[in-house]
Amino acid sequence: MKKLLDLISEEMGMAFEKAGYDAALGRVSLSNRPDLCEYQCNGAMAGAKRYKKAPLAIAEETAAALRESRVFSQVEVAAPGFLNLKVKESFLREYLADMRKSEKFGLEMPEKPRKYVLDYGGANIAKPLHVGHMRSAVIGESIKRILRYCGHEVIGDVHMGDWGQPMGLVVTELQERHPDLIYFDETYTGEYPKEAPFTATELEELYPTASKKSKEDQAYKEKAMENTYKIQSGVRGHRALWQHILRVSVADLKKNYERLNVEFDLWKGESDVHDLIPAMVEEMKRGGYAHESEGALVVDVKEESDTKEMPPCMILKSDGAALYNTTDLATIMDRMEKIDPDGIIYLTDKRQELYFEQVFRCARKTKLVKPETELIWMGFGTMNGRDGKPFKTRDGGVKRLESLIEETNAEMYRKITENREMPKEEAEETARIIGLAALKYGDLSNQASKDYIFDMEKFTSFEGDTGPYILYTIVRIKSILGKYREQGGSFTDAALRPAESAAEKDLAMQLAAFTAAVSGACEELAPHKICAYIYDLANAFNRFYHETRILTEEKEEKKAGWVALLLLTGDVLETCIDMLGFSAPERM
RNA sequence: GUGUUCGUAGCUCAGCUGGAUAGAGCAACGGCCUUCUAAGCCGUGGGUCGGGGGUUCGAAUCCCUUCGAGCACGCCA
Repeated sequence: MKKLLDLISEEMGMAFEKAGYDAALGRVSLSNRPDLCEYQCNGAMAGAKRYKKAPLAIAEETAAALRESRVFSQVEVAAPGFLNLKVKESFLREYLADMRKSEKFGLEMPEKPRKYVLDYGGANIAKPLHVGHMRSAVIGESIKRILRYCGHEVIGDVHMGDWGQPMGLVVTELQERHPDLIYFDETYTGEYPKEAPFTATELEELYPTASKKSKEDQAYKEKAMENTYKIQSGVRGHRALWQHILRVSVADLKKNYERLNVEFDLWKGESDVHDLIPAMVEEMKRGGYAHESEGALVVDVKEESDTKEMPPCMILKSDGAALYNTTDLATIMDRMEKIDPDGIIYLTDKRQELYFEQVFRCARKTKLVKPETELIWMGFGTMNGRDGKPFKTRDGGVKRLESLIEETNAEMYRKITENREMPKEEAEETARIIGLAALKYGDLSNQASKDYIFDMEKFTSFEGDTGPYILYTIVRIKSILGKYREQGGSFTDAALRPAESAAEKDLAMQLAAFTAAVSGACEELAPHKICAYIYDLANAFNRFYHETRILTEEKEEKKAGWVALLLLTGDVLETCIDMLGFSAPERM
């Protein structure tokens, strides 16, 4: 099913053609002046120069060609050449009726669905999740869902940091505390215990302690490097300990991501490609791509057209060890081999832009990917506190994600019980649902690439452009539909009726804009466009709701028509919040 | 230094490939509940779109310049 704007533009284009001009001039957009019209076309002005003719004249001729239009109820010409349009009720109603009975509200599926690997998450198994991980998880999850809804295949990979120095640090601190652990006895040849010698809570505390010590104590740091080496080179006891860290941590991560309603298809990490590195490096050397520079092995990725400095992509450090670049490149190689995606999308902090530019160029140059494989990097901004500086706890530490979620839920619970009577258990469950919406909508409604200010008070508010406001709108709809059912009303294919008020028509127009909003968000990987869309839709609904008494309407046909409109609105809203990664409660 | 992102109302942010009088929300003020959830709706005030040039019939949007802020720039991830 075509987008509403495309249909209208086609009609307009035909009129331009009929009047002797290029049909491309018929592009129609939403009106900037809702007081004058619903849609507008600026093509006459755009064409004025090409046809050496007054824009007003072109507009007049085009308008004349639309006298008998089945689409427009109004075509007015305004100086210096605007075409001000209103669409016919019948046209809009038919469009909505088609939308209602079509799969995915008439969203067109791609002829060639693409397969993407989406690399988001980026948790480090030695450290607890902090607020910085939230953006990656929340934005990534939404992008995954948007792409899938639009017909593409997406494989989400958490891509954990599980192979670097932090592992060595944790093991070192463990050794410091329990030097007698069997894992450190290199003469031991038996089985290691199944149980980890630490809990998730202990694990969380080990790394910060170790990290601090290593900065102050050189001997400790060397010990950690040695332990890192032992893990990576496969010393039995160390590897067994690492396995424990991985298991305990992944279980904990899964729990936390679950609370965010974030789900990964793959739980891969840096360690998964470790064994692929030597061969890859060899291949890069043999292909003549990699050479030695200042003791390190690098691949030049500078190009003629560069206006900026482009340092080479480092493959091996001067001590021969692998680094972040190396594992990322090996991961690309691995993904191409096992999954062969059309594109790989990375979601990271925006500070890594240059780094990914280097890695992508290197991957292309060394032919790790096919020429047509897309490598997409998306950088997201920092989440700041109300003072505009990176989000910190009161004592200056890094804020844990878990506590952020808990605080949000607690605040939500307070607000719910303040305004409504609700059993404790239901209130808690509802607080979790709305809290998540508050958190996610607060994040996603900002452009991902920009820094944004986390403001608990604002996000958990039920007023304005917030998650709770959207949910409230949905709950209102559900409530009416529930009552309608109680009254004995049925939902069977009642026909939509022509809009009777401006608010109703506006709601219909907003609904019709669904496919454009979703495909726009998909093309630009921009969840905030979905947010903007549902905010407009929710507003349009609430205006309509306010002036229309639905359940008390005496004409059954009319009532059923409105119920059909409500059903559609509710479905669209719920579909959209699902793409954003949250859901609505039954009541609130 | 090189590069890059950004600067829109008191605050937080939209503004689609240039279009009419630059939009929301919050905060402030004023209305609307015996009727489907008032956690809502309606209205008022608030702006030289950082400054200056240019391109264009037309610029918040494109180009140049300038001021200011953030970020990145080979052995961290």
